[in-house]
Order: sequence, then structure tokens, then C-alpha cells
Amino acid sequence: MITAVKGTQDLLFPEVRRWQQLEAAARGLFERYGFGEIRTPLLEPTELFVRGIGDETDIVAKEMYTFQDRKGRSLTLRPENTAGVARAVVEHRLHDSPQHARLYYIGPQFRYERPQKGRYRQFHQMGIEILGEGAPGADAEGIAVAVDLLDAAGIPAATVQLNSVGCAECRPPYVALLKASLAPRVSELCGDCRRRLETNPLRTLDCKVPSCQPVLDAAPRLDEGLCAACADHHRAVREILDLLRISYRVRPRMVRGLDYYVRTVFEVTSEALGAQDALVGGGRYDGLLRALGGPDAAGFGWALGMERLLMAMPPLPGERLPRVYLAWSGAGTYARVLLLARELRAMGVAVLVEHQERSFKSALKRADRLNARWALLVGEEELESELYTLKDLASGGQQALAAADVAARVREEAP
RNA sequence: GUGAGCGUAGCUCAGCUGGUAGAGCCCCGGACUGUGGCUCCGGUUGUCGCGGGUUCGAUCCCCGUCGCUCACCCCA
Repeated sequence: MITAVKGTQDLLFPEVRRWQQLEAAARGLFERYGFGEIRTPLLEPTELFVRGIGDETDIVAKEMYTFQDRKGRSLTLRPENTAGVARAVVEHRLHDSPQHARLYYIGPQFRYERPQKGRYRQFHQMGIEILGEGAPGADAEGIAVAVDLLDAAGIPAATVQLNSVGCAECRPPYVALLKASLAPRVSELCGDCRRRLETNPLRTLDCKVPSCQPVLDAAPRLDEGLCAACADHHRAVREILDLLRISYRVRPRMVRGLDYYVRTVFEVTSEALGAQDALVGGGRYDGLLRALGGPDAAGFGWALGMERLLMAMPPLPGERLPRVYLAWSGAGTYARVLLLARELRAMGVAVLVEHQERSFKSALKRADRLNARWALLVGEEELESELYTLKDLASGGQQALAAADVAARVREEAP
């Protein structure tokens, strides 16, 4: 048996209905905030992610689906969408176009990781990008979009966690200071932190191992290492969030795994999830466009994990589909029923026809199993009178109606 | 990449210290010859993940392997 590739999955009805509703709700919200959709390729040159995300990051170092095409070019299935959007912006010179300054995307992403709850090799993200706007209001508004989306989805217990990781000016000196402070006590750190000290010293701050905490507590604080401009920016973002009545927690040690972030970084986590509890992650990425050969333009964005959001969302009530199940019996009825079904569909009614002749009893049983809202019975009597028996499967009541009246009756209820 | 748990019918699972498999659900039909849901009756479905070993005999014990799940790492 051929099975789906590890870490990928088929989305079946009715589960897929939840995806459709989430996407529709998100599109509506994004557009109310002035965002327009962008669809970028799933496949990009590997170089894009190496330069955009950073070759030292876990994503690039060990989690990419990378392969060579027939001409030997290295291609990668996108592990996230910001780099692709940035590439498109630079390529089409969208940075000067106010029309394209606010973009959103919805689509699959790929990372070669060991799957677990809330983490898949093909997963789906929706996200926004605000380009060319360096003011702190953009950060706060971007976070507001995420919060509104989670509210609309009915997510309980979601917390915004906020931090600033500085900029190209103040971060390098801080990292040097941090490294110097931790080096003498390296023996007290966990194995992971010892490794991080070499590869990405900032990440040690995020360590949850208890024995590391005293050492990290004694280390110089990231917020104290911020330059005046970064500190002002951070303060302003918090003030605007307060103004918007968006609650958040400042986590001075939160650091994110993509190299392109500067200043604001944030996450939204939910207790409704397992170990992989981040629903949304993002931040400011001034400088990314430039790193990709574009202008020195500001950027802010986030991505939301759709599988995780759906996991945390309350379930939908069951649907009655198809709306009308057409049951028939008797010689010569089938031909009439096929035409009747088309007639009803043309009038906007969802109809399912049984192609096997079966008893009304058996047909009604199937209608019930299919969770149909109505059954339309067509036998010899109906063929004769051209009045069809419409049965309400919830109440059990039924009436004889002409085709147009059947359609009208069924359409009285919103689908 | 590392660790742990689990692979028995389409699904959820049972199978006692080894004697070659069962239930519920689902599906189909009937009781009710033009009326579903409840009830009752009947019917269909298995390389016990795969390969090897131990044994008179393995779904059960051992080894390997593949898959799934959860966790670590990291992230959405």
C-alpha cells in the first residue's frame, strides 16, 4: 500500500470544512486591515533561504527539503513564506507601491523534522507582511491583527509574549558581552547551552533547563543592552499595545530562531496545545529586503500555524449535507429523477441522487446516515401527479410539492 | 538527529502465565411488500506491520526492520 509521505496528511471532509471557514474568516479580517493576498511559489532557489533566514539557523542547517533539479540547480520547498514574499517584493519592485505594502498569504510550508503533535513536515501557515513601515505603530497593529484573528477563532487562553532583540548596532556588542560573561561558567551550563554558546549565544537565554537559570540570571540582560533607538522603539510598541487594550507579557529572554529579526519579536502561545504550543510567531525584519538585493526597507510580519490553530479551536456543529437526498423507486422513475435533480440544482439546491434502485426504507436509511436535511421521494404516484414528496428528516413531517416549491421550501433555510 | 510507547477487521479495541482470533461501531439485508433515526435478527471483513530466531507449537517470548504516536532539539 502506498501511504502519504511521513509528516504529511490528507484533509478529509468534514474536517476540511473547518479549514475553509478559518481561511474565509482570515481573508475577511486581513482585508479589513488593508492587506492584499500574495501567492508565491512553493519552490524557491535554496540560496534564498540561506541568505534570508540565515545559514546558522536550525531551519536552514537541518530542516529543509532541498534537492537538485535536472539542470543541477539547488531548489528548496519553502520552509516559511517571509523570504519568498521578500524575494517577490524585490523582484517586482513592489516596495515603492503603497498598494503592495501590506500582503498576506495562506499556504503549505515544508520542514524536514521528526513529526509530533502540532508539528508536521508539510504544514500550513497564514501570515501577514507590512513593508516599508518602520514606525512602532506597525508592530503594534500587526500584533493586533493576530490577536483579532485568534479572538475570531474563539481561542481560549492565548498569550502574547513580547521582546526586543536589538538591531545590527546594539546586538553584536551585547552578544560579545554575553559570551564573555558565560564563558567562565561554561561547566555549569547544560550540553545544549554549551553548543549554543558557539553557534548562537543569544539562544542560551531561552534555555529552560533549571540548572542553567542561575548562570543566565547573572548574565547581562538583553534589554539593558539595547541602544537608545531600540529601547525607544520597544517602549513605543508597548504603549500602543496598551492603547489598543491588547494584553501581552514582556519576556526579556525570548529569542527567535530566524536570523532576520531585529527589534520586536513576539509569539502567541496557547495552553490548549501540546509541547509545540506556539500558535503565532513573528517580528520586525528591517534589513531582510536589503540582504536579498533590494532597498533598505523596513518590514514586520508574522506567521500562524493553521494545524495548531485548528487544534485549539472549538469544533464546528455538524452539518446536514447533502441538503436533499433524492430517493426513488419504480420503473421509469430514474430518468425523471435525473432530470428533476438537475432542475433543482439549477434552482440552487444541493441534491444527491441514488443511482441504484432501492426500497424507500433502505433509501431513507441511507439519507439518515448521510446526514441529509431532507429526503425527496419519487415513486409512481409522484411521477403521475408531478407533486413530489418532500420529507423533513428532522421532524419526520412531509408534504407533496411541485419542483419549484420544493426548491423554495428547501431554500427557506440558510444552508 | 536522540529517546520512549504502540502496530490485531474499514474504525475503536479485547485476546488471561505461548495451544494458529473476538467484541462494539460501520456497511448490507430483513422484521415493517412506499417511509429513516430506537430495538431485534441475519450477513460480509483478518498476510495478527514485515523478516528472522527460540519452541512440538508464536498475536503472545527474543533480535532486526518498517510505520505511527508522543517527547527532546527547534519551531507555526
